[in-house]
Amino acid sequence: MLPADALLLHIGHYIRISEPLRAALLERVQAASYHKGELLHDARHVCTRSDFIQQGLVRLYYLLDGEKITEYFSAEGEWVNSPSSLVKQTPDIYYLEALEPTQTLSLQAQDLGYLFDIFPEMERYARLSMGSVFGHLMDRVTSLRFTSAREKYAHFCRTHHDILHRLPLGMVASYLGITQETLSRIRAER
Amino acid sequence: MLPADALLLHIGHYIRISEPLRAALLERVQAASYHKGELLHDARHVCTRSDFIQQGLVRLYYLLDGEKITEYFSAEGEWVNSPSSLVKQTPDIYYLEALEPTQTLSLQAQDLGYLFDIFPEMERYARLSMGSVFGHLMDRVTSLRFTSAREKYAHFCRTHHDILHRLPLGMVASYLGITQETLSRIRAER
DNA sequence: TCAACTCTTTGACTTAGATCAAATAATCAC
DNA sequence: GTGATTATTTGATCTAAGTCAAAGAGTTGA
Repeated sequence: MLPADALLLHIGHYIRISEPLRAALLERVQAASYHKGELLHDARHVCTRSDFIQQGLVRLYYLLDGEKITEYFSAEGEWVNSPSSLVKQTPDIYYLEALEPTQTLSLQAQDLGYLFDIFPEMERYARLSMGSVFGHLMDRVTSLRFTSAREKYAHFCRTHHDILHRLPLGMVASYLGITQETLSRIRAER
Repeated sequence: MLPADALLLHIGHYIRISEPLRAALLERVQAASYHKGELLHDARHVCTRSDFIQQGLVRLYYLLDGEKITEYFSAEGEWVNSPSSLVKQTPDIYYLEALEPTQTLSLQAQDLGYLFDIFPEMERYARLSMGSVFGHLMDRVTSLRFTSAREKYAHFCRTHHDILHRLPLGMVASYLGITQETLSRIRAER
């Protein structure tokens, strides 16, 4: 059996996992691992699966004038995928990159579809867990407007305390929408 | 019967509406109307329903140092509610204000819960329609970072072409995270 | 219809943070 | 380990947009 405890815990946080659902999940989930710098997903392809991070760190980024702009970070116990590409099954602009050696459990889009069809509670899980990410995204919009670079960084430290020391400064800067130089100066203030 | 065509169309865009679901929806939906400036939801209370806008224009805002900061606008054919308050059933910081005389069809939280329990396809509808809003929110985050005030306004014009002329400039400015004066100068350029 | 708001524009000045450039420091591949 | 990348810091400007202030326009209600 796969060591899928963290995944079951995540799902179990939102819904009760029946035995058939548990079995169906464990049967379909696939383990994979990526070395540092490897892409879990490439903008030139359709996103065909969702990856649950068992161990490691991943970022979503896109290219703007050749620059890699970080859209978000995900670590242990979180799902990563390229949302619009996965839902619409068309390519979009995002890349998923492992920032550390990363182990994942993944579900293919077709398996996800099967689980949604057979287990309505999986629909609920998806709705509720997406709602939670949605809330964070709203907070982020709030923090991007009307706040100084200093406040943006302070907010990031509060919300990403656990992974802060694992991230290169330049990626944090692009996530916050400020330059590397400015972030370096802000950090030096302490 | 209530003139719920737009609502059924919205739902029907994501799922097939069975006759029992259709009946259950029409039975539970309640019409309401609000005059300009009236609050559909007040931060001091728990958000107990979701409102589908039949006609009119609504904004979500919160207070920051006494200033009303606009978080988003919604018009005909869209749902409005205070997401985190509705889901968690605890108060949060947001107000919903009618910017025009507004007619809505609303569903109480308990009725929503009932529909989710009895009709799994409603879970799917909620998941998929939230996914679509989620995508727009991601685009907005992108547009808030690394773009000049000019570009933010241009992006807003593209994405909110239909309601642009119905919105006071100050509210658009706070939505974009720029000052009223700056937005006024940008508009004057044309 | 007129007074009292509220909303929008315009002007002068200030500043946070961007840009450009170069020097360190850290990491990686061989 | 050592040279080559890559990441971070520091410094000197520059500029977009904020702040403060006041004048015009538009609305609204008695």
